[in-house]
Amino acid sequence: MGRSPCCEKAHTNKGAWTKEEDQRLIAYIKAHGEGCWRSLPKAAGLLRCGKSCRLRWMNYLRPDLKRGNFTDEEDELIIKLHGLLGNKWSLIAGQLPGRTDNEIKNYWNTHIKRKLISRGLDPQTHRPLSTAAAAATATAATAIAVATPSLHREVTPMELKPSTDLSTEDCCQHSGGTANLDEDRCPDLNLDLSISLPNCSSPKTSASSESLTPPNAPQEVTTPISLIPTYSTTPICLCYHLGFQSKKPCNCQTSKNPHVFRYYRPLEEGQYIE
DNA sequence: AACTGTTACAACCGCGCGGGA
DNA sequence: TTCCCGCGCGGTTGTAACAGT
Repeated sequence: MGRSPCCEKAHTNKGAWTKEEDQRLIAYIKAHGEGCWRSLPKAAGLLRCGKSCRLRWMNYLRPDLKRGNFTDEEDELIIKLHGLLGNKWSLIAGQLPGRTDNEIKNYWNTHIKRKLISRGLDPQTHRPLSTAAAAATATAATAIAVATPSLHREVTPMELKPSTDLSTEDCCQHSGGTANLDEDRCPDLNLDLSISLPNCSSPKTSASSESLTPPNAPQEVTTPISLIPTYSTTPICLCYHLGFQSKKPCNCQTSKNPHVFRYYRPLEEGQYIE
């Protein structure tokens, strides 16, 4: 049942890597480059799973990795990006040269979480830790809002996935994903769920913006109404906004609908894409 | 010195996605 | 269109190192 194992576990080493294994891996990648992780262990003479090799290389052996403590600037950047993206560690890592997603994830769990709590902030929502009464009020307010989806609620810049598979898991960050957790994390998540098409006649955007949403793009009319967040301003790809495009190709467009992005951020009033 | 509890982080696991056959 | 494979991601676990008693 399920998928076949990624490697033959009986003949693979597990646990900590030895110096010799590291050397073999480094030497192989220097000679042949990255890629083909599945076949790499055999070719490199390693008794390791390909995934394990990839992880070791990505998180520990890569020459461009920055070791050592995180600076205060990095701390703040991580907090900021986490507020925008949630637990998208790879996206966050993309903004911190020399840092890996695993490293940031660990650092978040061991340091920053505590730091935020000590500041009186909820590390998941980045909002002030509320009293039980305030939480109850928020829950009640959310319940009302959910019951009346056309009410206008303020959009937080947290990740939104306005595609048809906007599951609770995806919306509120893989924390076990139930609607209730959703609400816990985004108590006043402000989605305008009314039936409307994205505002295509909003303030002129530059060519780059237009290339993201071609003027003759087919209108999205088949997506279930309740799952389409709409914006008072033109939505742009959040990756683009954060500058990820300059580093690597943005792949946050969903394949099923090239005009739908995994992460959205509305343009602020008077803001245009350069 | 010995034991126990805590912290930090490397590594593993399972799942989803995209591309190719 | 469907299936399979490889890759990458996020969550979790294991354990070494450290601190406190």
